[in-house]
Amino acid sequence: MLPEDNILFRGVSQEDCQRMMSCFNPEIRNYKSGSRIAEYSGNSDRIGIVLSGTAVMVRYDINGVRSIIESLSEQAIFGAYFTYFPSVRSMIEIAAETDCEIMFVRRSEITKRCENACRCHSKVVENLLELMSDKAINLSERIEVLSQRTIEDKLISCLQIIEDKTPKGRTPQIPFSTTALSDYLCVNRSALQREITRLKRNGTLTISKRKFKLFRNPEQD
Amino acid sequence: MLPEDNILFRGVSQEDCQRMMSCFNPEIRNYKSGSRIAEYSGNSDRIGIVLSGTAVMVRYDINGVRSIIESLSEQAIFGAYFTYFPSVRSMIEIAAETDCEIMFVRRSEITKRCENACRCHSKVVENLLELMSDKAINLSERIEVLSQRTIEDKLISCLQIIEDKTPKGRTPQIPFSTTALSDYLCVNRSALQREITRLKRNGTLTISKRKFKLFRNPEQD
DNA sequence: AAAAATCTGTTGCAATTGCAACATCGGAGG
DNA sequence: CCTCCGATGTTGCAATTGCAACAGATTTTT
Repeated sequence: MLPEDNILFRGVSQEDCQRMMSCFNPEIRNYKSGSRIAEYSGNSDRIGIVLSGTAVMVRYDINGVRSIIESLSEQAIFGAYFTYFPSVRSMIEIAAETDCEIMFVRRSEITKRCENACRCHSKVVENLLELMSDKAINLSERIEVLSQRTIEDKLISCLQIIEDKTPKGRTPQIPFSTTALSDYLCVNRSALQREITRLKRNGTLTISKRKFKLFRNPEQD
Repeated sequence: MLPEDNILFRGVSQEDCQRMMSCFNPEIRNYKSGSRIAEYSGNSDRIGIVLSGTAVMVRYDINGVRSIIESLSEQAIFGAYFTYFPSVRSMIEIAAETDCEIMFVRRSEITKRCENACRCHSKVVENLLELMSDKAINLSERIEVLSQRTIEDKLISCLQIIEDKTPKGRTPQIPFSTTALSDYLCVNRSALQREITRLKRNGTLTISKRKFKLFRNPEQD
């Protein structure tokens, strides 16, 4: 993918973009599948953007236990303002899942003003703010879901959020496998399965493959 | 509090700040305790900053059920990039808990460049990004805590995060009452109480008032 | 100082959940 | 076509949790 097509430069014309590129002086590097792209213990100075391939943001806690924080596909952003755990307790690593092409930009290049391209430079700042805002919304939604006390409520809350985001006329669809969904909801897989079965049986929910429909005012079990 | 002392303008000199103020043209308004400061159903164009007093960010879901998302004390920021639920399902309201003084700035004023004060303008953008990043970190930490499966694990994970943030030499302290903590952890209060008592009994934890200490490698119960 | 309201701490019981074990299904690859 | 492997679906049982009710303790109001 061309660097200019990135979400960070959305809304900036091709010419403006290339002018800005010479100003930002971004570094573009390739990584082999399985290799380490970056490693953070504190804050980072650079923003990384996945131009092609897939990477993962992984966390190692103080005991060395590894957990995946986020999957980074094309267009994803990491580093700088996107490193969620600045803690001494853990270390963040970005690792290439497939061969990857990554663009790095220094955060100061984005916030500082330059003589040229002033208008579109503002656009990039707005895009960055928008991206961070989106992240915060996603995190909030996850909290909303996790703050429900029962599996049933977690599931319904999660499905409602998906429903609300689905454009009118389309069928809502779960973006995970059931196993991955239990991971997202932080509950035991078979317990989740049990609840899904129960909700289907009492008519609150229909699911086929990953498409689903929720029915309000369900008959109580 | 003076508008210039706000976290958004941290690191900007008094003079630069006042120059910028005339550029931003912020609106400063006073609100009586209990009154409504703002209301969002979608995105907002303005950033609000609490100069004095306390406000709350409240959410009304589709059934009109009210829940507090965040308490906003002096220096807190809301609106624009800080409205976490853009959903149709719910409405966000900012309400004054005490008499409040609020400053509003248009988001475009911050991202757009002006002829004067260019350097410090960049500083404001950096501050804004930093603030959003901090929010994201807080949200992530909460997710970290909520993703634990048992009350014991939620509690310990929460206390560890507090410990890590406590400067060396100081005693870690829970910033809530036990009741509020159970709210933060999204668990039943008395069940939380039961776990605290258990952990104290088996030597994993000591608490007096809100100060606490965690002991690693606890003897199993 | 008394009264009211709120927070803390405890406990029995019922409901929910995690866990483990197992059966079934469906796709990937030999 | 067969085998392997991971995802799905089911169930019994033990552990955890929510709930309700109650008794101090502490704070705030009158």
